[in-house]
Amino acid sequence: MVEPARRRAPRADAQVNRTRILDVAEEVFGAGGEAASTEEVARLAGVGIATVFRHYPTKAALLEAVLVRRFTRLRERAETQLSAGDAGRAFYDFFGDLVTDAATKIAIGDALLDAGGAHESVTEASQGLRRAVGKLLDRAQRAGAVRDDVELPEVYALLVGTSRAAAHAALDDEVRARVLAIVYDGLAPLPR
Amino acid sequence: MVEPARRRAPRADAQVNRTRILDVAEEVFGAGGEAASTEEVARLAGVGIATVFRHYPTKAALLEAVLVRRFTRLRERAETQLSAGDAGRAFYDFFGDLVTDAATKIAIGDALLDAGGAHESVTEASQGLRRAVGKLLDRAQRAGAVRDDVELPEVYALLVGTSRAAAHAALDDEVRARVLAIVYDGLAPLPR
Amino acid sequence: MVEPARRRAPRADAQVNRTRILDVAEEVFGAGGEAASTEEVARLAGVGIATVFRHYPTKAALLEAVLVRRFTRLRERAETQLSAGDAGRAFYDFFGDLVTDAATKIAIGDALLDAGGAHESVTEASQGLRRAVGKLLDRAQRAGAVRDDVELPEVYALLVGTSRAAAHAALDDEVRARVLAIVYDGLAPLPR
Amino acid sequence: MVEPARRRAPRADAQVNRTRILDVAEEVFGAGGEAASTEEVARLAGVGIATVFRHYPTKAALLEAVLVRRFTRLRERAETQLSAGDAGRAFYDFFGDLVTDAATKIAIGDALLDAGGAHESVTEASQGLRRAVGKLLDRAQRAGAVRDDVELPEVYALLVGTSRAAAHAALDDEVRARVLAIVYDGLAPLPR
DNA sequence: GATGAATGAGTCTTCATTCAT
DNA sequence: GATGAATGAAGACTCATTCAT
Repeated sequence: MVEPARRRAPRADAQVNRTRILDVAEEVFGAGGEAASTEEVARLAGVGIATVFRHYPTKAALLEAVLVRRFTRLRERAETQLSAGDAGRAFYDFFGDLVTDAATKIAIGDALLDAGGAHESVTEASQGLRRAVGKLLDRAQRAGAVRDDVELPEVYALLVGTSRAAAHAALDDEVRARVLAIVYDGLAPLPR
Repeated sequence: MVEPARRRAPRADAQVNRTRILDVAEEVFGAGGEAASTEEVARLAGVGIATVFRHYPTKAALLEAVLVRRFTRLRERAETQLSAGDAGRAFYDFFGDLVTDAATKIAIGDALLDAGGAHESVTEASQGLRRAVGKLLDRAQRAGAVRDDVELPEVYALLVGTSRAAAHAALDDEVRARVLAIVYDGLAPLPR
Repeated sequence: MVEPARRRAPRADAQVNRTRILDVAEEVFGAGGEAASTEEVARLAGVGIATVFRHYPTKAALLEAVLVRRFTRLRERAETQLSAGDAGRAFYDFFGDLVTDAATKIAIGDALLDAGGAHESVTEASQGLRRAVGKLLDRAQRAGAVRDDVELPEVYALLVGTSRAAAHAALDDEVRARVLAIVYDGLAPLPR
Repeated sequence: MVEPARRRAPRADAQVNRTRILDVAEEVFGAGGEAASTEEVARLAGVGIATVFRHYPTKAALLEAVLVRRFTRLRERAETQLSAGDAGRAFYDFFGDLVTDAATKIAIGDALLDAGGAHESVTEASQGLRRAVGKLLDRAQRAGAVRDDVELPEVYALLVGTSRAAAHAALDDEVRARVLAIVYDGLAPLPR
């Protein structure tokens, strides 16, 4: 939860504002979808509306920044898993974590994984994530943890879809685990 | 694609307009989400904005009508499958059809399967669909086509999620088939 | 209270509709002011909206008709009093009745007595009433029931104003009587 | 008459705009009743429509502010008279001033004195005025300038009604004076 | 004559964006 | 650099009025 700033340093460091605005925007747009107003972001960030526009010249730019940062963080997380010992576990853990995470960032998790018709920078960041997932998958397949005949497109689509399912209101932890179990079973090599 | 009506009978049959508006609304909201404007619906339906409001007194009412109709049609489709000879095939066919269908009704397919915080009538229609899917699942399990240890919540969530994945921009027919194959594998009884 | 007509005679007599519409309009505009919608009038009259417009081609025409009829009825009432035995009583009774009556026709009683900037027919009807009140006043003065030095303009203004006061929400019967008593005292000949 | 502002200081002092909007609103709603459009207010105030809504978030809020200010000013005027030397004169002067004033604020003077079904703040302000008038009356009665047997309700109703009468289109200064004379006579102690 | 569906103009309200301080 | 007041462009919704049946 981001709570309203009382007094921000008058000149201290604009970067602080930049980051704070991005944090708040992620939360606000995550909860209310991109329909949420920019003024709401400004208010919760404890800055004037004009300050938001100084840092991000349009609402689209702000949304873009939110998405890029989110994709980038996910990519970094995926890349971290690339050096894990157990390649299979690394893949499934990442998959599960992402899905679990999406449940709390409903709207963002949505747009986030779509990246449809987005600005170049977003597409780029999105593809960065996709590539990283591709590497995780590849490694897991070589380790025999994922069947050889599945490819990235369907795996990525499942990641997207399952995340979306997890965001579904009535989906509690247990059901999410069962959904993942089914998907994992489908991805597992045949001789179970 | 719904194209603007040239001349609609002014008095002939208001039901024609009602239906036409609903058709257009399904398409418009399907593409642009509920953020799409009512005026757009009116324009594409070839009627004045006030005509839309005469039939559906608020935008919410229009959305509601769209959703209820969609849920109802899906439920009817599910119920039709209930009398199919092969219980397993009935279940998987319905699942696959729904997912395929969702691909063309992006945003609607989304909100559609969410039914979060919706009006009573929508919730009711949504639950009608859910119950019908439950029956399909039950029958498929009794026929040994779906493992016994899965339950409706996770299956329904998968249906939602996979539909969402199918709506994903870059998901062509082949990939969708592969996604479904993975999910079906996960749902299949263990001794494959 | 005018209650919705169930089935009006399909062709019986248009005059019936005309009158019914006028009755309903008086009530509707009396309660909600001229802001009330014409459709509301049609609905309560149990006729289609187009029927209202057939009889009264514009909303203004309908309002006009309501006002003219109301002015006319009041004038008739005043003229009836002109042949009463007690000239003083005739004047004060009419004054009091009008004020009491206004209490139940708030908005109309308002516009009604204003007749500002109205259409010719309304102005004419309004002046008809005014003339009749003038005669009542004259007769009462000759009978020594009203001081000689007051003239129609101020008496008519008091009639308007007191009616307005009576329409005032919190004005119950007793207070209205006291208000009238004060005004009557002010109008009474000096040697009380 | 408020004439459109040419250039208002964009940031200088928002309070200037606030007040200007309120001034214009009083005039606009005073002339056209609450049916007048907010856009008209904005235009005459020389600001954009959105500026009006920034200061007063709904049309109702704007109307409310107008009414509260008007009631408050009248109350202040009444309270000023409370310290006047001649209690009788204080009462009758206030009464006459209010009535005279009402003539120029037709619709507002109307709604103003009604305060029917208004928001709390308006009701409160309205009652503040009523209480102040009550004190003026009390003082005048103790000074023997108003008969002892009249009470606030009827006096206030007369104030309302006479104001309304004064607002009547054709009521010139002389007639208004005569109307007041009659009312004053009605309020005067018996042994004239 | 009567009907009610259709309509365009207008009203309130919101929001991304700009600008003077 | 930061601020928040101002703004125009929409969008939802209403209503008097017209028109084909």
